[in-house]
Amino acid sequence: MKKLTADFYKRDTLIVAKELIGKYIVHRVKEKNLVCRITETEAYTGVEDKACHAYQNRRTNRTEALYMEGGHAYVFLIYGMYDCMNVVTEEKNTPCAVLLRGCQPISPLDALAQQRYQKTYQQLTNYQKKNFGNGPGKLAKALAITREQNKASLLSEEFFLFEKEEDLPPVIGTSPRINIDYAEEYKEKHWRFFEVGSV
DNA sequence: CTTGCGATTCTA
DNA sequence: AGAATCGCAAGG
Repeated sequence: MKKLTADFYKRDTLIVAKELIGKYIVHRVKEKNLVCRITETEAYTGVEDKACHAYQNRRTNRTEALYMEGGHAYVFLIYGMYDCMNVVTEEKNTPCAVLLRGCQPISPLDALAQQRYQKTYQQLTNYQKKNFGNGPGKLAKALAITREQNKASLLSEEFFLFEKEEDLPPVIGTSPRINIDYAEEYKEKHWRFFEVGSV
């Protein structure tokens, strides 16, 4: 296994979003490693992207994390209830990120999330679930990621991504991004990436 | 200070 | 189809 380094994140957001499919994310909580394999992402490409929180260089308390250099976490609250986990990309002051929308559980997930849902590992995330609320909220919940992790480094020992070099390359599909009806011409762009068969 | 609503999930 | 639920960001 090889940990992803700053060089991986500090590249074009669309490339990072695509290459994150099939990578693994680890969050170490209370001596336990929560691990998932990423199966679905969306790219938010910065000041030009009408769907991006930093569109038109909107720099506020919330979007500050997007302006950090690639390799940090951007976690925000959506609909007053759910946390969304993003990987910040590109250089400092280039406010781009990749939203992690779906994953495949690999190792035991957050005990609290299990209690809450009273379900199996598979059902804790949106992996291979259709016709149901699928999306980034579940992924963050399963990995115990909240706004406390906002601005955290993804190069640390407790919170990082890695790849298995022996893994076969995933088969990747694309589509428009989900729930961004307000984004006008940008809502058509195929900036959602997923492993074929995972959604 | 007010207000409309969102990169969603879950129940019915 | 509708509710839950609250911080953000824009506007007055």
